[in-house]
Amino acid sequence: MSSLHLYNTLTRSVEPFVAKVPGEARVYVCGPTVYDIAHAGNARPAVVFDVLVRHLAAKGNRVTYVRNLTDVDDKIVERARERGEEPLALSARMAPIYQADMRALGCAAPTHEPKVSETIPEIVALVATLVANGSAYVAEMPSGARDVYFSVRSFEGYGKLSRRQIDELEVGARVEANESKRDPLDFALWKGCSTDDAFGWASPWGKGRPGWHIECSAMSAKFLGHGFDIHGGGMDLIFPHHENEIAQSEAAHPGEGPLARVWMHNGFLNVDKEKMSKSLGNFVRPCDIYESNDPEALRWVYLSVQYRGPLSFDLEKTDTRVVYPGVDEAERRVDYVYATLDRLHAAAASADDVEPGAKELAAFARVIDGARKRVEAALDDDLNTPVALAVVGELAKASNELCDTLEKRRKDARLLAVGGALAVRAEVALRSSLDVLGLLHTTAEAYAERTRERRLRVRGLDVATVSAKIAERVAARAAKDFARADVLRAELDASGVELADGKDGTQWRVRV
RNA sequence: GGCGAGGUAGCCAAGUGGUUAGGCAACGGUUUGCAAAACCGUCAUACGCGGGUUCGAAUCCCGUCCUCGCCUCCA
Repeated sequence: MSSLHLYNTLTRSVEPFVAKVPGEARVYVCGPTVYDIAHAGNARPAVVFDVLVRHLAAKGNRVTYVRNLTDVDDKIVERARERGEEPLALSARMAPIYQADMRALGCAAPTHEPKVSETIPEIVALVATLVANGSAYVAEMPSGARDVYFSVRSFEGYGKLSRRQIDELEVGARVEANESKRDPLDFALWKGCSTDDAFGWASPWGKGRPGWHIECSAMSAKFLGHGFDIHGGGMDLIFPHHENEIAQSEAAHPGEGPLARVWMHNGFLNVDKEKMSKSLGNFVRPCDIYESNDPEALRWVYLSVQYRGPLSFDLEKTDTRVVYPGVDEAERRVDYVYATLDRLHAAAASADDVEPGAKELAAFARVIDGARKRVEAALDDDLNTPVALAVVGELAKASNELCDTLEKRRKDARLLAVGGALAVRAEVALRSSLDVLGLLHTTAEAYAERTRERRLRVRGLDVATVSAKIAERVAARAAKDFARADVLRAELDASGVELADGKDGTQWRVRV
């Protein structure tokens, strides 16, 4: 068994993963701020770290996976005010949408999914600890409200994650004017409310709410303790969010070592080489993509690139709708793998207890029996999912070739028995490889049904019309009227329906 | 300005010193009444540019051009 190596932002190098407690892995990932529906960029870390967690578990680790939901935040307050809604009502509405979008993408629910609003006592206690040991101070605002700030210069290791020098930060800092801060670099742990009816919670410093970074320090400590194994999130969180998390948590636990041993950061989605973002307006949401494509195809797209690099996400606007060529391509691959799984399952039926010895199948056996280990090795190499997908592709190809061979030589009972046994192994290897990637979670039938339904809708077709034309063509073929049959085929093809004439009649499917 | 990522065949994308990445598109073939699917083959001795180290470099070193990100809310 190979061993897992991960790129650690803290050391800027790939290093062997060594869990604090052998056999256990504690992972914390920064979840979304639920002020709006997630866009496709927000979903990347969910997929990336879902694969990490699956891989850790497949390697025999007991994994505790925490991904928070930030439901208290300036953006939420602002958006809620715009809509005349209570902040917590807004976030309570958005959180389930996020969860459903991620579930559709094949992301398993985290072990714990804490909310800021349910962690207030822990946050207040953490802030109080930092005030008590001199890492933070209370500042009176002109309005009479009291804020609490973290004193950045009091923390010796500040900048170690993002490799920033405090003094250089200060020069280039675009810092909001705030006279109550002792140093422009200091950041808020607690924001006091200026009026009593404002949104907030009671605290030793009056009514208020947590600053942006403190929540994650409190929530990770609550469920994982100080000094857990892996902390993940998007690259834009390195500074200031994760830098500040480190400062707060390590200042609150002096002498207890680093907050997390490994820091992992995923790259962004790019549209036309620019970062996908709300402010640029160049974003699409998973729920938009699900109109055109299967969620599993979108997941395939995320996995087709190594997680640290940028992922270029293409979209093209047609007259009537937006299409996603990359997702379309991925969906054809998903189709292919589901179809392969189906064929293998059929071929496996002829498996029999025979001693192996079919020389002509030896090459297939090599590919099939080596595949799962190659997937593991790829994931061990800092989650090299593109290579893992390549292995899946090679396994599927060998599987199809095996099935072709068995169909061609269906009279050879011994070969069928040996080949069937091989098909059983191929099916297991393929399933297991896809499982660790979180792909192909449903049955081929269910997938075919839901994609057919969606593709018909997208193309404005209905089953009755298609079926009628197919029936007409079947009759024409039976009457050897191939000219008429070909006209009907061409018509269907033009509308996006592909036909496959087989021994068991004519099958059809709608193109992506 | 500081820190960081990247430029690999028509397109997407692995690979960090020597032996096939993989996929898509295109074209040719096996199969088929014709097709589709599947499979085989071609495109593919490609690695931004210029030097250097080496028996050997996409991979290491120096220089250089370009793209993008973070430094302000951001996955």
